[in-house]
Amino acid sequence: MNERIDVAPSAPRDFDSLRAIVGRELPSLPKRLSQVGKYALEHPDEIAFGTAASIAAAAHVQPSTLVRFAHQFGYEGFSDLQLVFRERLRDRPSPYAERLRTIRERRHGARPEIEILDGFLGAASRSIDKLAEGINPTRFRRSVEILARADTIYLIARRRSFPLTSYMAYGFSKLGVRTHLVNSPTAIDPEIAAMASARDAAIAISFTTYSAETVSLAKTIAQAGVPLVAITDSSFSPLTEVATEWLEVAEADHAGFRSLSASMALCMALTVAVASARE
Amino acid sequence: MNERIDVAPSAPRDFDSLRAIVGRELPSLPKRLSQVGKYALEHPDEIAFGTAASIAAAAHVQPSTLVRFAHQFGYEGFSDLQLVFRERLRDRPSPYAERLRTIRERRHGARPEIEILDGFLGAASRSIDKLAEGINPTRFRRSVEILARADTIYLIARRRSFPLTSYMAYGFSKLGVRTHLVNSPTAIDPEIAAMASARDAAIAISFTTYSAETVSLAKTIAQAGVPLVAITDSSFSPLTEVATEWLEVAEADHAGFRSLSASMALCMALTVAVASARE
DNA sequence: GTCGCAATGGAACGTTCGTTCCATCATGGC
DNA sequence: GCCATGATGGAACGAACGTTCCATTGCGAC
Repeated sequence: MNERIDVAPSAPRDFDSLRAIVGRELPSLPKRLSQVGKYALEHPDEIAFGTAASIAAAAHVQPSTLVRFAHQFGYEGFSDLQLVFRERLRDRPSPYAERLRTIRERRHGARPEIEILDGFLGAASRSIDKLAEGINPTRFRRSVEILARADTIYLIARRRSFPLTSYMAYGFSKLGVRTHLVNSPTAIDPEIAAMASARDAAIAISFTTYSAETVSLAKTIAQAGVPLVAITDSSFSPLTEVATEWLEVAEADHAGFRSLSASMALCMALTVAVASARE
Repeated sequence: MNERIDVAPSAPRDFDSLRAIVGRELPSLPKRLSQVGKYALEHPDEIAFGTAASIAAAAHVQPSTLVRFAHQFGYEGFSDLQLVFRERLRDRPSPYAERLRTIRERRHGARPEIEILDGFLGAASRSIDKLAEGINPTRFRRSVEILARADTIYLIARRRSFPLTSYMAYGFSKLGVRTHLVNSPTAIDPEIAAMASARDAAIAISFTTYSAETVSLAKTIAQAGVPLVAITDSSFSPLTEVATEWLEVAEADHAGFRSLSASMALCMALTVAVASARE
């Protein structure tokens, strides 16, 4: 029997555990083994599909080093380690296009209507992807800090962005945070905005094409010294000029129409983060 | 040179094309080859990871049949065909948990705030997954038909669901569809609802815990013979009893809070589908 | 400087792989 | 009923695989 197996009898059987362990031990590993570990973490797909020879060449080591690496972490051999990298790809949920095709094929009453739903679900998925990749954590943290200090949070949005502030108003009210939804049916919004002070804060949301009213209210409120967090879809937005801090979220479109799926997730996250920062 | 290569010089290099061709030719294929084709379409992951011997055993054929199958579609051999199945897994976007971890590791200023955003993005992603899998296309089609016939569409929602109807009202107005957002600040909603006739239609949206007002308005309007499409989160919802047709969308939650990402995509799809069905 | 040990490279091993080839079987035309 | 043709099963092949083993190198302790 091999002594290694006594020392490390149970190698991680799922990719997450393996990555954690490899990442932790990487600095203390011998040169070639850490070279393999680094390559494995950076190119997991290659490990899954390649052969020992091809991977060894790509990582500039000998095939035997791969086996040693596997032994190091308790596996029976390289092939055993490779199984973990393959399982990782197996568990992965299939992309929307594929999943939706399956649904469409399963049910024979497929119609153009469902194509539209497909399109919006795909767009929502892509938007959330993009947000996850593109969000600036520092900006998000600062936005939370600004809003957490506020006495009252003024919510400014029109037209397409209004559902976002109305949901935030609902969420904040549930969480005991005082807000003011600046969307009066009596056209006294500038007067309401004028009530905000430096001890308050405001959230302004607007996407291309930017609502003139939102921009104007945001400017007024910012000039009065009220900290302003803007949520918009590009750094060229007129809101970024006047905002204390701003967050970018770009929704993918389907057939020219944009949903609000990613923005909704961002707004809800902001709402909950602010409320939890206040406690 | 092999004649097959002259006959079918270019085998499909991406999985989608391959699936389309195999699906089309499946019925005209010899018994064992169609057996392989069927297995390949149903277990693409096995083809990607397995060996010719293991796949052959699983599909109850000889390994040589796999090679014949590959030749049939213009591939140089089974290994060549297998590459297409592997590429399919390679292109697949990584799941959110993994992607977000990468982001978190990349930026060292990771804070609890970003964890909350992670959570909501993950929940949004899961919700959209679930909606894509769980949606009933027939119900969706019928809902579109009902609303497409309507003169005016009455939109009923309170509290958490209100952002959805407010967005639909915006979308419908852009698309030239007459709507009435039943959300009056003057508490005359029952009177407004009473104006709806059988030539109109209504959309009622409510999730657990169901808003009493929404349920009551939905009942009134349904009893007046107005076709009613409900959007809710379970078949036990009080709305399903009175609705002409209903759609289910269950949002995943993060820390007890639900975002509206999937519902937003569904509502926008419904809006655009109705408008396009009217033309 | 040299001893000892871990790390490494690379040849050699047996195994398993994908593929080919040929004998056998099934099937439809005449 | 027989023949021709395509489909199928299965043995055999060489190539490529993962693994082992051993000689060599690198490096720190004394």
